[in-house]
Amino acid sequence: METTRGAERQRTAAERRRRELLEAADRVVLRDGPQASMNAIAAEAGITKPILYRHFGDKGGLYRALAKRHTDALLSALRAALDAPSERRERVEATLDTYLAAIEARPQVYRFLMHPSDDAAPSPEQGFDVGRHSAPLLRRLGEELGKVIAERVDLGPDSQQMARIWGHGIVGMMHAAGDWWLGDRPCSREQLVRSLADLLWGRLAEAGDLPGGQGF
Amino acid sequence: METTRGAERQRTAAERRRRELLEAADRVVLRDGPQASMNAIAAEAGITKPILYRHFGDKGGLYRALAKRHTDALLSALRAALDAPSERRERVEATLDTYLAAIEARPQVYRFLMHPSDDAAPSPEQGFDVGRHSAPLLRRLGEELGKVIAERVDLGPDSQQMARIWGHGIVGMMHAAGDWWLGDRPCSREQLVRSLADLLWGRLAEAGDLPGGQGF
DNA sequence: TAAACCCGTTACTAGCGGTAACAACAGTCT
DNA sequence: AGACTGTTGTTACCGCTAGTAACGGGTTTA
Repeated sequence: METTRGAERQRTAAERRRRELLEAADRVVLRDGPQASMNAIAAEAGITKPILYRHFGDKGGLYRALAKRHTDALLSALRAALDAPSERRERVEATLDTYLAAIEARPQVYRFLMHPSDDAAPSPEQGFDVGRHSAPLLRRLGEELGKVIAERVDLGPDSQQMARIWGHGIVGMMHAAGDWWLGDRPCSREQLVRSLADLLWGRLAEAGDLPGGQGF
Repeated sequence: METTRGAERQRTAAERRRRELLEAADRVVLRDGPQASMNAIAAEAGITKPILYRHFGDKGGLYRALAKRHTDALLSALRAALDAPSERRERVEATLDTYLAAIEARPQVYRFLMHPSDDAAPSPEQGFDVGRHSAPLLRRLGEELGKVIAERVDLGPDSQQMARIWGHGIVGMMHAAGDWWLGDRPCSREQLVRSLADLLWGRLAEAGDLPGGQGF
């Protein structure tokens, strides 16, 4: 009659094992970047490859599991900033700053999340499968932000559609600017945040033309 | 004394060869996606691997050469839209539409440009080298747009810095929204263009809160 | 005690990017 | 003419990767 108790113990043991493996993978990715090999991860965990494959199926599975952890963590931090009880502009700036601080603190993790080095499927589907390849993190963030906007901002008719578009657009803006900024560090984080918020606040439309060109 | 004439003939022959190789590579990438192998490209061109390596150094070199062609083409199309003699808003919409039409017409090419499958260097530099990895196309577009904005829009002090930030931010917005749209096709291109332009025109700041939440 | 079930190993495959070594043909110099 | 040089192409290999088959030993179940 030990069957249920034994099974449960084994299940929790497997889960703990899985966490250990993920932590080892985390260390290796942090050290070697996204192109960390399965051999290296297995070695770091003190075991050999086939065990990794039994737990995660293939490299894509491991990477997906790893990405989910970080994505969830970042997402919850962003949600907190997004839900703060303050003015809209202040909240937008706080969210931008949270994101930028996160990628600034752990650039290797960020890089891994954005470029999962071509995930899983060798996909025999040879059709136009563009869309799945881009970093899942950006998609999730975009969808999430779209929902928040749709819930809280009055955009008139077609607001659902427009909110989603804006969600993905704003996330993309944040990501691209952050990626560029992280490379060159041409200014402080505060200035970057303020400039992006200014952009979202319509300063592009309000600004006047400079003399010399035909305007922009 | 035939040395100069002979050398020149050989040089032009090599250039023609290079173009042929690039066209073959183009066909393979269009068929197999960005993970096309050097073997496959060589086979398509009717030759074997070492020739490819003599011409392009390594896989990154070939991909860079390939990307440059498409990037230049897209960039000149965008510049044309950006330089049209019309209102600023109209020009922004035309630019967005040009980009979206391009990625819609040749999604495989677009996918290759955005995800060059980890370019060139096995980079022994193990430092935090985030920044070089992201698709060069986006960087180039961002810098280009930043220059255009700096030249033509009056942004007050610090306008250089802010223009660059905006350039990268707007390009990222365009890219992320386009990538998402290309996958799900949730609306027409016109609607997407209009929504993004609205976002840039400050509708987020102007819009009122919806009842129920604490606003956004 | 015997069956079932995991955890873990070694040893392998197929394919990748990249290279060394060599063959053959061109045009050039003496 | 004959030796020299450079380019074009080959075959055969290296070291690496992702992924798998097959087997051994330990623990739980019957």
